[in-house]
Amino acid sequence: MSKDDARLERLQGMLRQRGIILPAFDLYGGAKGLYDFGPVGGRLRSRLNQVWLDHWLSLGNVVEISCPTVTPYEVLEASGHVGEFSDFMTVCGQCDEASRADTLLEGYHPNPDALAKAELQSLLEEVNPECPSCSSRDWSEIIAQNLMFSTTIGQGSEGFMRPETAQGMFTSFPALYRHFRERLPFGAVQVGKGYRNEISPRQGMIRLREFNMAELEYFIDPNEPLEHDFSSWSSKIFNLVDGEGTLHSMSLAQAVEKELIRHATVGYFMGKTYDFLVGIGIDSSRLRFRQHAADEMAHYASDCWDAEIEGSYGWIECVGIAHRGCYDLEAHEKATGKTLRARREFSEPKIVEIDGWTIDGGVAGPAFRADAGQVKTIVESFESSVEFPADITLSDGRVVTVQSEHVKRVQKTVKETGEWFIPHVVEPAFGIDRILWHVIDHAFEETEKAGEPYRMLKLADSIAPIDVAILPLFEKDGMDELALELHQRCCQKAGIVSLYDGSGSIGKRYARADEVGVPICVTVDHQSVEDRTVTIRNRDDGSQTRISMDELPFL
RNA sequence: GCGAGCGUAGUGUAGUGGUUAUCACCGGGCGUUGCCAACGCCUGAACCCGGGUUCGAGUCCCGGCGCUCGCACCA
Repeated sequence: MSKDDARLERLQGMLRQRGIILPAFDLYGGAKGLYDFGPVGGRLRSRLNQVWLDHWLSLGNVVEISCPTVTPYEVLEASGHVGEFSDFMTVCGQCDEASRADTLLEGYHPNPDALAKAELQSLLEEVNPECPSCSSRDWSEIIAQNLMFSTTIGQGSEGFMRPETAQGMFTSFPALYRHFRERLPFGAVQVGKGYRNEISPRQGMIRLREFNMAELEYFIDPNEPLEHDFSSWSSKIFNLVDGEGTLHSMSLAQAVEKELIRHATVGYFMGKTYDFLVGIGIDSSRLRFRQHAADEMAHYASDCWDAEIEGSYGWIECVGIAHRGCYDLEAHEKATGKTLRARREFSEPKIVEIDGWTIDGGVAGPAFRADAGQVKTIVESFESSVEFPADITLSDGRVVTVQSEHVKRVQKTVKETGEWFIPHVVEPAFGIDRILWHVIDHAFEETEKAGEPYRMLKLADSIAPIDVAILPLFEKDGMDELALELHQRCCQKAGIVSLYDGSGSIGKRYARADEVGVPICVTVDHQSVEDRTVTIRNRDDGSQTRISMDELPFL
């Protein structure tokens, strides 16, 4: 076992014992890929969510929404998840090793990932590749393994648990567009659960079947480059790994200018992401951004940068910042026939001369009956120079003759002041559990105290699950009453979580508080009973100061 | 899903067929102690689940569940 593995095990043991992160349904033997946030972890998670929300809402043109996790089949069919969000697996008949069919066929097709199941099956049979583990050539039929959790809605309609929160924001586009008075750019954020029925969840909190995600969908006009202020990062050098794996160390503004980052808004959100992660305690030296290679991109993305954080499991993708283009809104438009567009006014109105034909409904209607609609479409496509009577061919091959009394000349001037277009979307998507894991990993500090191992979580104040621990030096002589009174006062303060601990020696209580990352401990001692002063102990350096208990900074 | 290893109190562990399952930390109570895991006494807590072999199973066998690693996938 390596040194890091041993540290990881000690950390996980501590997290279980202190009620931060525990295996879910442990009582029943546990359930793979599912975790509980315990009495301390629950608060930690909600704090992190709140800091995340505040961070993005501060942009000023972003709103928070909340959509269902249960999602109708059609929505995820339109978004491409039903078709794309699956792996096609095949099993070796000799060694039982399961492989992805598209991976096996990589050398035989430019993009096997894009093939439909039947095409993939026939290509597999044609090529019959070697098994990577036993070199035989004996493959089972391909099985589609969809990564979404199926469910039934009501009596019989099919649905899924959402694999991402994003679709709810796309389907809410009309309400968002109205809310923002039909002016781009704007965004919507959502924090909530997502579900992926992973074949094999691994690495603790890193790959889960139910997980917390936080996503921003930022809608922009692709024709109007946005002005983004990169000045706050001007002196920061970012670690940027491009699609070929080459590391570039430069400022964000430079990277955008050199088009290493292809879109300024993506670059801007990378900066905002950096601020968020470092703000909650991620070690900036163990943070980098990596661009997806073309073949690595999700089915909806046209450019994507991941924020990767280094921790006990190596470099892990914790945030994906994707340029989704108009993919999603267009897909939902096509599926529903509804308009999911924004209006762009021209700087100068366009004058369009229309000179052509249309049908005279009163005459052509009775004459062509069911075909009248088709006749109209065809006639309206004619140049003004066409002469009637004219023979036209309908879609089923029949030929009808259009007489001059069936048609009318159309001549008008139309002024177009703008046009409708499908907005593009830039999406920063955060894996909250992965981030939380790395926050803990980076905050976990092992030292020694009097020869004994000593552990603490140096969590940022903004996410610490417990703000203050109130400790009576002894539970007697009035110290316990005074401490309880103070504890009650703290708890009544909105946003403050206080922990009362009167059990064990004072040193032991400090140690326990340090393990759950309480930034300050307030100790009520004999002098407190005399003059209502208390000592405040700082977690990170152990320093203590005495102060009147009525003047505590957070009250 | 397949292969390999593993599964004993809250945590970390000892126990390789023999009856009251080890040790430490831990949790609780009382006492003591004037502030960094102190001490004393008392006390709490476990063999993952189910089948099998055996006179007897924590220990051996089979199946399930879970954990770790590899293949694979991803926020």
